[in-house]
Amino acid sequence: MAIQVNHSITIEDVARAAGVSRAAVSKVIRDAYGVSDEMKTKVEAAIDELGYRPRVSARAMRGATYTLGIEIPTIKNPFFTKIISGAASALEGTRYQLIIAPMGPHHDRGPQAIQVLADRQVDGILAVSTAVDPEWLEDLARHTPIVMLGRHDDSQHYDTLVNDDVEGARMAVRHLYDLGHRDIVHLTIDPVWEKHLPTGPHALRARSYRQTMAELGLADKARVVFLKSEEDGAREVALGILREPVRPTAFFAGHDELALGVLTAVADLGLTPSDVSVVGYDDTEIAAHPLVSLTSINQSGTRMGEITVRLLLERIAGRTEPVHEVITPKLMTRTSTAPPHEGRGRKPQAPRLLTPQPK
Amino acid sequence: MAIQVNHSITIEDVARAAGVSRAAVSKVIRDAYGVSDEMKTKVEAAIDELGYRPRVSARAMRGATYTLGIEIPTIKNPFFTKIISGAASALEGTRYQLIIAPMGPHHDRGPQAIQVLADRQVDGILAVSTAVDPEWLEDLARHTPIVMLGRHDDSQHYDTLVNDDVEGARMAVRHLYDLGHRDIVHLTIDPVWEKHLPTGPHALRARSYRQTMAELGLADKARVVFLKSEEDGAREVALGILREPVRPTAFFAGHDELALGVLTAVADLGLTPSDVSVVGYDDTEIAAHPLVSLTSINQSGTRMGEITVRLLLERIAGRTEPVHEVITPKLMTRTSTAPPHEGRGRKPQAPRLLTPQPK
DNA sequence: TCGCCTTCGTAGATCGCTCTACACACCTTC
DNA sequence: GAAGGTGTGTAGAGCGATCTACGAAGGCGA
Repeated sequence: MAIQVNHSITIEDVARAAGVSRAAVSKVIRDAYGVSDEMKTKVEAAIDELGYRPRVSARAMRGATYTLGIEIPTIKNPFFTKIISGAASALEGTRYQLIIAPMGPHHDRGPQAIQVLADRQVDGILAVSTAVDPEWLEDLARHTPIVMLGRHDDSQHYDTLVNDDVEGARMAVRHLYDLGHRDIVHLTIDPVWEKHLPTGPHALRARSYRQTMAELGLADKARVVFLKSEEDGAREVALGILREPVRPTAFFAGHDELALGVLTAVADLGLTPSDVSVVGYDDTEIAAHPLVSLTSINQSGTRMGEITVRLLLERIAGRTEPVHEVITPKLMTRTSTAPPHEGRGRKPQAPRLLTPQPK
Repeated sequence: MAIQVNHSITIEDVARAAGVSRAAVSKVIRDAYGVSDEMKTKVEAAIDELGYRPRVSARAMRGATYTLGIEIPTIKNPFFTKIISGAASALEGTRYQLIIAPMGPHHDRGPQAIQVLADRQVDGILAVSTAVDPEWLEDLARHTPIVMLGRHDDSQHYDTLVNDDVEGARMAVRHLYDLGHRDIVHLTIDPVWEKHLPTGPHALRARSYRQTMAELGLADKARVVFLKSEEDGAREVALGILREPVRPTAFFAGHDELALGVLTAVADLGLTPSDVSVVGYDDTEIAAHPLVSLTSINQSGTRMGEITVRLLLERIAGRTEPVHEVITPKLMTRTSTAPPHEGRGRKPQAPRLLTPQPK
């Protein structure tokens, strides 16, 4: 047990203390071939006594960093932190460590966060960003194992893991339809976030929403509303829509954070789920809270994190053929959705001005 | 504009392409003294053309990593992610990057996460962990700039930044008292989390709670309930307490996540804020949501992140005397607190068995 | 006893960068 | 014109690990 923890202790010091060569110490800490039990004991004792820790940077010069990097679009969305938790627990017991590169306030800055990880020569990258140039990514993937989450393109060089966004969106719309809703608005993020990538999760959900509406004979009622930016709240946008003369009876939100904003607007106006039902996506922790009780589509971030780590470790172990996994989402029915009133879409008592609505 | 992004491009390649020495290139990228405009242009062109990125690991061998590391007890608590956001935006425009070391599932594993950062030779560490051996910390701080958040001990080697937990807890209790509550329970985390450190934030809040209760002449009513572990839900514990023959009329929870658990229990039993009021701590995003509307103590995680980064950059720039900053918390009154009913603490209609309660 | 194989340990090059020390050219200034 | 700046660039050591190549010692069969 580290009696002294001085951070300028090097492998050299350990070697001297144990009376062996640097190479011998290196062998012991790497668990490499050609070490007698006697030497192993001796060296390990010296390591403990000196409180020696190998420098990751020095290791990186020749060998591995034993580090996996994870990149997420924003740390504020609890769904992403679930992925991190899943990944972290999957690494438990391995010699690998996780580091997270947060995107700064300017999420649009392209590959910045992944670059940070690449610069640190992590042994593998787990990324959720869809806003990354595919070519750049392919190139990076040639040198570093990468698993992209939520990217529905089948790369040759990196693995992907997605939930079935098409199916998830269908579930959401059908659920509302089955309850009796017909005027269902889809609220989603600014496409800039996904760099207008047609295979991004939100783009797919929006497309599936439209298609499902059409299948249900509601093509003319389909309406997709985009947020202009993350900060521009879902609440305000929803308020605008809810104040229109004929308001929709249901919202399908692109993710739970948006759904929470809609719920706020609904609460602001004193409306109930029978007036306006709301479905989210991701099934984050807070959705299950009785005070919120948001119907949502679960895509198990935790499991995604675990699977991703497994894929990365396989790659590091030598796999070269790409793997593309899909997991099936699940509808979690809660009290934010309910059958609509008979007189749905009723006009407000007094005529009022149209509030400006985002396009 | 990186035409080609091959990740085995080194400074040597750039030097060759630009027709200068490695040292010259190094000077340009470090913005060091002794570079003519002409050479700077030439080298920068070569860097762009080759898509060169300096390896952080190689840099770390001699110079700096331009990386700050942040360690948090758990990524699931949104208060901590606020700190991260604050820190990230404070680093905007500097050459420093942030990496996060998440604690694995076993949070009790002592200094593990900070160690991960130290192993990577970050230039500065921002840590929230109270569960770290002070000696070990002092020793690490001798070599690396460190700012500890929420640690009320005045170290010689590292800086600290805390909110005034004593004042915050007092505000919470007084607020409930002013509304008319007398039976106020304090629900807090397992002290193991803070390694029973008497200067940890939760220990201080608990002590301040007791003291404030005493000041208000309620010493005999003071009751502190500890959670056994994080997973062992606040909801169950609160349910147990609320089912006692004479139930308290108010809870002061150690942090918002606990408060949410209590609110769940309150909702489970169909009680209102007039039956049981709840105050949290941290004022996380969700507390402000109208459906939750949790009265809480705000300690501005964002600002804490910003201040911490400033302190670290000062240290890196050469400051050696320790700084210990305190920020003042603020009460955010919402609808989870209300004056109690007249017949407060009334017995349930039928006598029932005491449910087991955690100690 | 010799030669060969196996096991254990070491020497030393190497990774990509930083940074000190120094060389060189050109300008002043006396 | 010599001495002393000043401004620009290069050479080369060094950071702390890893890892290949090789040497030494011991075991074993012929």
